[in-house]
Amino acid sequence: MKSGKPTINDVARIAGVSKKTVSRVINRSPLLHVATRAKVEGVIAEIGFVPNPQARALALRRNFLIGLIHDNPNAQTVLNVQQGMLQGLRDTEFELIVRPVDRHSPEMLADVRRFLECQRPHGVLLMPPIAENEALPALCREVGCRYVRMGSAVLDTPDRTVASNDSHVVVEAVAHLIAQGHARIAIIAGPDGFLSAAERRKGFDSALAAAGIALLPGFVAAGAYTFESGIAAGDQLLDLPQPPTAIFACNDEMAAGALHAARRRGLSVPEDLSLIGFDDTGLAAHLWPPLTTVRWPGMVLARQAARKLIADTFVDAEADPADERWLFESQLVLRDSVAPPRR
Amino acid sequence: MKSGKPTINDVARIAGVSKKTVSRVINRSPLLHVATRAKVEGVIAEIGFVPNPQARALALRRNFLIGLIHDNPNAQTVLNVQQGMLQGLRDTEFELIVRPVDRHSPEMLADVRRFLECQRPHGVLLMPPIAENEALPALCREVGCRYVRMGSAVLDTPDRTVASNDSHVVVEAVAHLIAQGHARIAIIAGPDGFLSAAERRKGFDSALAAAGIALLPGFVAAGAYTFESGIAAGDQLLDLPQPPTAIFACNDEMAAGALHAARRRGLSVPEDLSLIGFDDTGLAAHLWPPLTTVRWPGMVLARQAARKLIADTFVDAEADPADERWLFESQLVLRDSVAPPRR
DNA sequence: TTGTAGGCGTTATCAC
DNA sequence: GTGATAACGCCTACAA
Repeated sequence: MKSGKPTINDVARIAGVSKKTVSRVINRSPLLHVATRAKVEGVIAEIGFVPNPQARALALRRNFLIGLIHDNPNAQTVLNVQQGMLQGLRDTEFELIVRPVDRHSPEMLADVRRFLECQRPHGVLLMPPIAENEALPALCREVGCRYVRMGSAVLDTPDRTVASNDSHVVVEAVAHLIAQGHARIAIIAGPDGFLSAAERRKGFDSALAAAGIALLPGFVAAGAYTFESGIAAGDQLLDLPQPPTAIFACNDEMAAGALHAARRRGLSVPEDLSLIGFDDTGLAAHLWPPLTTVRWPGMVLARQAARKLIADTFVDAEADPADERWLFESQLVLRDSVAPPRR
Repeated sequence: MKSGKPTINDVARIAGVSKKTVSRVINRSPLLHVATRAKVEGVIAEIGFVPNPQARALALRRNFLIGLIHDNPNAQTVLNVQQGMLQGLRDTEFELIVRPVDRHSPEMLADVRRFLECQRPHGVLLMPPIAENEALPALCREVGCRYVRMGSAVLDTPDRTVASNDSHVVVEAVAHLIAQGHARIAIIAGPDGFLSAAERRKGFDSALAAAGIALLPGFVAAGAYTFESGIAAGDQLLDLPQPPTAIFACNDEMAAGALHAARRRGLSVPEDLSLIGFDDTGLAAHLWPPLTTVRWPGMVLARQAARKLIADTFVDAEADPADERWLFESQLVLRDSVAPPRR
């Protein structure tokens, strides 16, 4: 063997066949003598030949990179999504390549463009919140990169969408508060311009409306999906002359902030204040009291997104109906931060 | 322009020069007529030519992938490291490719081997805890992939190491407890076989020894770096007939668990129990009370590791002494979970 | 069923 | 300084 790693030529030479035959073995071409295949496979195993993915990519005029583009502030969420994508990519030849971006940077679009143009990934998953913006999908279409958007509601065509149904599950969450006897229910909203925020708000409003409960003045506090904004919102809500007996926070971080604010006032949760969050990243279970929240199915969404992104590469696979799914329900997780209001 | 993306041939044809000249422009060869360069650059900009990285990789017989291999259970830690690596890779042609592994899976080594052999990344960063195992580094050497190990102490040769000095900063943390008047100090240890756990334990023991304070029987509780194990360890410690007045937990998750355990007993922190954690991932600041902890410089370590992994690619750069560094200190972050013991 | 010739987009060699 | 020509490792088309 020459220096460096063995190539297809080495295999061909040693096996006494042509490169093409080796190529056929690698690519599982059906029209091959079993004997030939066995012989070549023997040589491959013997000399430890591994096809060079760069050369493959060049010859095939496509590569095997799946990108994850995100600007999600929550680490656990991002990691769950990464893991979901890796599940979807498992046992394929695709690799995951991660690209965090800064929504607020003026160079963000240029950065992503460079990434897409230089790497030409086979496809990318756009995570919320940046998936909700039209700029990135437009960019993907412009440079001819397939994509899937992940969101809290349908954002695009079904083949380019994986979504949870946030408004629906929030109705359920708020109904749970109402069932416990709460009527003074406030919301810590997500930031303007976030679809997830809008959807969760929509669910909140629907639930109140369905129960004939009024949204009291001052009972909507603006939040930014951060812990700190949750504290501020909690302060604002609890400083009301007639504060709420229950708060729905549009994510767990803000719920944790509100919990913080309540504690600083000597209020106990859930006795003095019931609290529900959203996401069920690790944080929720680790708070005291453990937070009742909504489990967002990020991992499942990501797995499905990865499948969609590579779906067209299984040429002979009849379209798997499982790959058509794009809507996945979140789930209310009951823990200890909700109780009937004190009278 | 033909269909598809413009190639170096298109540029050469339009600019009326040879491919090689275009290549020289791309690679900033110094021996080029300014006029030629300007002309070619004009054409490149005009038709939007972007070099194909696969073809480059093939011709150069190397690629531009830097891997992150990890089995770290903490999302924020992993994300910090990712971000640090991306900082180190910024404005280079390298891409980050992430590879979580399962330490307990029997196929783990085979998985990683396949990854290394198929993708042939230019280098990989091994994160703790898996970096502490010798199996992975050995595998890297076997397949000829350069690597850097990240750890809580020196694990390898300096060019293959970035490390924090955990035992050192833990001495400082425990000294802080002692300075507050604590003498009944317990530790929630990390799992056996983790270097970080051993180092932190070492620091703990040194600090007590230096102050002439005895480690009381039962004051070492085993932990597994998880929230749940922190609860169990906290329970065990607080159930002692003479419980500790202060606990050092070897990471924040376990400190959160201990906090949980304390709360369930109606103990308040820091009045009844002082608590120090380790890591300073988001969790610490979001607990109530905000947790005094040690900030582990994962992002800095990762940035440096990335620089080391690509250091040899700057052929003409005289070895940057900044790239030689491999030890970075952690830092004690004072918050509200420590107070003098109640008498 | 297998082999030959040629191309994918880039860089290295070595003349001019 | 610049340009033919030949790699790099693999695949497709077309023959045989």
